[in-house]
Amino acid sequence: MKKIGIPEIARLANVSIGTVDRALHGRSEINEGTRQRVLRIAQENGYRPNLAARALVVGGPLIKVGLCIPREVHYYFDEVREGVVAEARRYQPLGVQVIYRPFERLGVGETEKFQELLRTHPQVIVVCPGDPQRLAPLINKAELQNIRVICVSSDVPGSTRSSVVCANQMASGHLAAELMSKFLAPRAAVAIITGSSATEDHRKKVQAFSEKFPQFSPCGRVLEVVEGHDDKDETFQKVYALLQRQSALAGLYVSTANCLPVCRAIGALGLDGKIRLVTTDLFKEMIPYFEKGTILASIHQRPYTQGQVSARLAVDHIANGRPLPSSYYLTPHVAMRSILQVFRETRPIK
Amino acid sequence: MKKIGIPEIARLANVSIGTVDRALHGRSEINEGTRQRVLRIAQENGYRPNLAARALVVGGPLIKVGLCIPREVHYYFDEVREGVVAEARRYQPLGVQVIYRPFERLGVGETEKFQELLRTHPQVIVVCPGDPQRLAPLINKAELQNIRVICVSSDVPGSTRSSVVCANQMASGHLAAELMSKFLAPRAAVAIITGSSATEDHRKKVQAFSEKFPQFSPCGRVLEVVEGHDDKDETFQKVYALLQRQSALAGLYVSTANCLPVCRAIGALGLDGKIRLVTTDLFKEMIPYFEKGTILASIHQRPYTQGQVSARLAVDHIANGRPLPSSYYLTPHVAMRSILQVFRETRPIK
DNA sequence: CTGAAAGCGCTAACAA
DNA sequence: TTGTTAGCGCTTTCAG
Repeated sequence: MKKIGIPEIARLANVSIGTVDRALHGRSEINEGTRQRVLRIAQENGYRPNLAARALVVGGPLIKVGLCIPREVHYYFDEVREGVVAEARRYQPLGVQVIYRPFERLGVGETEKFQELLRTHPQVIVVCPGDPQRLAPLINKAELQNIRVICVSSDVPGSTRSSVVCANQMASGHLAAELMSKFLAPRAAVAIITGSSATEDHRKKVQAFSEKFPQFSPCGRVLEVVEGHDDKDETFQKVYALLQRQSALAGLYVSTANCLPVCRAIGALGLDGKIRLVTTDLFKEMIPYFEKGTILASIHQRPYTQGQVSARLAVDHIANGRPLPSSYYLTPHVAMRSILQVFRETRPIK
Repeated sequence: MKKIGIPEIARLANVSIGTVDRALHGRSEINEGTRQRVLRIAQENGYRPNLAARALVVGGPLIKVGLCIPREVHYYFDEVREGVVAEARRYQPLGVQVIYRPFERLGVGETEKFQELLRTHPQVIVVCPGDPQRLAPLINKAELQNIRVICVSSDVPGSTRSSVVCANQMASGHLAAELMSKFLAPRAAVAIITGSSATEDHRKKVQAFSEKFPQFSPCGRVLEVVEGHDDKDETFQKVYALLQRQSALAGLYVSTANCLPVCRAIGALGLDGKIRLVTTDLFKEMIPYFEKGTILASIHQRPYTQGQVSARLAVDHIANGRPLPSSYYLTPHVAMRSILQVFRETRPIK
């Protein structure tokens, strides 16, 4: 199929290019019959707008991408933001612009910022949802207004969001389980430290780990699942108690990024290197624990890449008409002591 | 700094836009003094060409990327090619076109194809070098003609190539060593199976592994390094003999993708699951060996991503003026049985 | 050697 | 409701 432009469509439909433009853009000042005819002809000839020409005439931002992510926890969401922004910058010649409306913390201020964003009429909104309940109706509203919503890192199950980009939680849990089983002797007992089983993300990883560990480790058992609610002190206390209570414990899997209190509890009891510890994600403060041998491996969920992929999907959809996949799962990385320096998170300047 | 265009430069330099165009493009029909003046003004005002406008007027391909990779071994290079092509396709609106000149096999026909490519005058050539010696002068010639050369998967050390995109071989070797050490009891003995120590890529991984394994595994030793020269039969024979000779052997690291003969040798001696096997890369034929427990883990060098990154770098450089990094190393992935299905290589349709 | 002008495909403003 | 036209920044052609 030959590439076809507005002038050609105009000729085929026996109308002016102005009319074609109106039909194509769904503007109101046009006869419905004409519109149908023009649209049909465009369709039949596989019309794709010439973005170069459009960008040229519009001059300003052609594609606006709204970005609504929390500031806290920095080590994670800074990465996501960086990924989105860096990727979007690459499309500047195509007229892509990011409108950034950060909110304080997961669940705090996100609905307000999301609504602000809505008013700027972007074509896409990329959001890290913290409070799915309250966000769902807003997302639905956006989609109705023909604004595509891409969720990053976490999903909003009840909503009509176009897409979700996140780590493959199942794979993360499975991989953690398989690694752990190889690190331990058979019939070993382990425990899981998680945030809250109310969180979809955490629950999935716990479930995946619990399911696979006994399969991989002959007679291996998951003794307990401890919920630290991502609170420093609570986690420390509970893990400390756990380690005293369960003397047979050989390994711990931390399914949330909040692993520092766990490391400290292990250290306080002098168990560094004795308890096999597999964690989640990666940030600077973890490095000493890798070096001491407290953490054996960490399943890295690649927040930067998540951001990058979100931006790619957004631009690809708007600019090239690619359909948005309803979900995009990233392969988890394994971070270990010997390769820490290859991860962006461990580098001094970002 | 405001964005500035050719008309504005023309005004500032008191010449016509035609003259500015001539100056900017280094065409010959222009007074050297005028050229300098125009160039200076453009420089001072941070002129960046408007690609949308350029793409519009040129119509045809604006950016031509030459692609010169072997057909064999399919499972690897098909991935690389797919990555380049898929990524380049995303820039069609910018007028990016891939000129594909495959050659038979590493070292066979690559110089011819490279020269063919040279004659099409692309802005960038992406090449998987197989015969660095003979390719080096051609690469240098290309760079002199202002054609940027990006090497993928393997480098050409003596050349002036602009960039190399490959797996982080050091990290691959280190990671393999660390994983292996955790899979084994202390004081274990292992061996390395490689292709040829003449190949830069193989040598680096062998070196990295050999260096780190004793550090991670108390009293661990690398008993032998076996070169299979990526030949099926030779590898099988040598590994078979090795396993019979070294009864103390607890683990094997295969630093080349050619792991199937190793698996077969292990199977022939009934050692599946007894010998801890860490391999390199991933393709369909490996799946049964994961399932049987012959292969414990594989360090995946992500050929698809390598291709993708190459194309990105190329387009970013030409379109956005980003400097090409002299090297770009990818973080190796760890493939294990429980997460095989997340890798593209294991999926039925590509 | 340099300038003037046409036109790429599209949008938007104005005219009919 | 529809048609006409200017012009976005650039390349290219033709005339000086």
